[in-house]
Amino acid sequence: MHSPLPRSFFNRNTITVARALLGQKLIRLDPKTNTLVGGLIIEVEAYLGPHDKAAHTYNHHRTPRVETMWGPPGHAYVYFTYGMHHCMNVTTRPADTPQAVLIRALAPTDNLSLMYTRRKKAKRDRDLCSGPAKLTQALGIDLTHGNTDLTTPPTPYSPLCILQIRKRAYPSSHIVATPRIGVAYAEEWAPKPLRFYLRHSQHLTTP
DNA sequence: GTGTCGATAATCT
DNA sequence: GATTATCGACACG
Repeated sequence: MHSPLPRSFFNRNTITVARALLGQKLIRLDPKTNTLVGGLIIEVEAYLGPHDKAAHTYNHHRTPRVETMWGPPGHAYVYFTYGMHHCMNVTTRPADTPQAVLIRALAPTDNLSLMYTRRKKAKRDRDLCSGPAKLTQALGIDLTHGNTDLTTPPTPYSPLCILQIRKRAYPSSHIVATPRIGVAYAEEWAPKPLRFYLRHSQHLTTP
């Protein structure tokens, strides 16, 4: 049916990748039930590397936590923050060009019942994946998934994957660009329009 | 619907 | 010891 997006998809300009990810599907193979969980990517943010004051690799920052961002494209960069949340990015561009796209929201499509068991507080479908830490919780993604190759079909040892749903990116008229969320500290980089979402989606971080 | 605030621990200084 | 690419609870109306 659908195939994983190839490495070449991710080895491009990060803004191009961010926009082209909208409408593609992030899935995880759940080890306990051996079923797929996931949804369509509807909101993302681009992080542009050593010059981007909001990026974890700003000023060529390179520590064990961000090592994945320095590696090859098409891998999952997962980080832990605020003492309780995980967020997932997709690496872009070649090794040593440490850029990535943060996945901020999904329109859940596969295995909503499993998502509800993981997201105890969720009352309705739009509570499941409408935020970067909500979707990792819904899919059961944590630090053990760091550096997973996203270009291979899901297996127990590489359970994350992004499937190609669309051949081409949505036309610009379908995509809204705004400043990124939660990066007010980033000075002149804070207002840059590097957050992208699908217009009219019902599953965004803030409606 | 909007706004404020506290939780909580990996990571780095 | 400080910081954090967030969330949910609660207040308000």
